[in-house]
Amino acid sequence: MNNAAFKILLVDDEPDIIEFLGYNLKKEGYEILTANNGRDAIEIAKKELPHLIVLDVMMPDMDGIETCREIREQKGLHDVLIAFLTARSEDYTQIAGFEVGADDYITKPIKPRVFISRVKALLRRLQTAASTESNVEFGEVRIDKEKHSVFKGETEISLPKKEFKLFSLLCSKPGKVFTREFILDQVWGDEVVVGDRTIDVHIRKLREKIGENYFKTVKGVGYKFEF
Amino acid sequence: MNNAAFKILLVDDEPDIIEFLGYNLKKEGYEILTANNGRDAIEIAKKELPHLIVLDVMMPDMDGIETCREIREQKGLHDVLIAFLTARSEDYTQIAGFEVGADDYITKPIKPRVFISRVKALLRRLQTAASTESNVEFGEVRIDKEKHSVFKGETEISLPKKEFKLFSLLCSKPGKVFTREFILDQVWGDEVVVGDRTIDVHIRKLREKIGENYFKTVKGVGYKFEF
DNA sequence: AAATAACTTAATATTAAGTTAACTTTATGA
DNA sequence: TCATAAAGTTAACTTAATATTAAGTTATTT
Repeated sequence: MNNAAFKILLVDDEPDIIEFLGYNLKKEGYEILTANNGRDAIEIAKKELPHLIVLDVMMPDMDGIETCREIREQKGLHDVLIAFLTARSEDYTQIAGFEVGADDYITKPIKPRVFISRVKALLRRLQTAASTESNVEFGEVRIDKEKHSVFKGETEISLPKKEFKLFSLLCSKPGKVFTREFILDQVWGDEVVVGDRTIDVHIRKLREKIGENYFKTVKGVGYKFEF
Repeated sequence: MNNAAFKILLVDDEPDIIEFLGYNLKKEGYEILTANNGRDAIEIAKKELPHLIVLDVMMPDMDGIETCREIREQKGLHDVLIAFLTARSEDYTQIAGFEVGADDYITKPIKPRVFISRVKALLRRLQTAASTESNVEFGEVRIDKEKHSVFKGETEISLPKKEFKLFSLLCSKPGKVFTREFILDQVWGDEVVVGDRTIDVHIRKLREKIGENYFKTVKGVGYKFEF
């Protein structure tokens, strides 16, 4: 998927900002849609289903937070990526934007470089499927990506980085057997070389923390998560 | 707002389930409405505007997903909280339920404790979501934006700029882990380059002033505020 | 301009995460 | 069923990340 395949909707009441951002994004090959108020933004979003919406927080009539809330209510836009634009001087009061489901928060004044890289980072999420939704549940086990922890019933189990990665990987397809080779590649990366028993030890930790019978060993092949 | 102020609509074709859930929720003080099919559920929801609707996915005639979709189309019910009930054995392909705007997904068999705590967590959203404007409160901690200070019970704690910003950011979504990168970006901005330990020191100050256990470190990831 | 407070940094300590090593147990197929 | 390769286990070790403290800067206030 190259950039041309990505649609980005820019929403701001100041045409200058729109033009500035639009220019920079177009240069990168993105398809740009624009709106100068919340109402229009919602209409366009419904029709066009963009991949990312960049919303100015401060807008007359209907502000970014409210617009975001309404967008999130639309069918098909439940987990569209939304980034807020805000002036640095503005107080953080509005960061409450996270409550309505902001994916990122970009502060003005905007530097093209920084902006582009933030946009890229956001869109990268789409590539790695399902990484957007923060809550997945299997039986009484629930993963909360945002909290970086796992709930077993009502108890929260906070997992360290590697364990969380390993667990997420196994959960990404319950029942599927992941080979040791694949696990190493995904969780540790191909440049790092770790010993043979390292995976075992991490599996041990997960079994300890989450439960013995969730992780099944398939000898000679690998591990799988079952519930 | 105590529990009595919350209305919960339970929808399931099995009267046993309704009774079981209703009994447990009533014990907690919630006001309970019930329906045994999707059609009725929609009618009751329109009239009563409950705060939360618990919907069984598997129902004859009109299933939970469809019911949810129609509920979401009603005026005034755009952001009513909806939780699905599903049997564990059912394939989790239905996580598609999230697409129609489910807020949570609860699996049977249902354990009262777990169920209650999930309901509470959902309803807590209403509390926090509404308080965007001026003052936010978490447990015994209250942020007063105008005064630029934090109240812990009766005592006022006046925070300097950076500390206040950092605190506001973390509080903007309790439980969410904020990465160091993101914190730097939001609190310091992308032009200022400050050392890595600076964040630690500010966290230290907050822990000193507000309380050790409000701020949790997620090693290798970042920090989060919890209450 | 002092005085005070806010903020950053640097140096060191502490801690938890991650890895390895050494040994034990288990599954499987000849 | 026995040999053996694969996986399990535990504790010791190593390393990376964060905590802490104090000292050094830079702002603010009076």
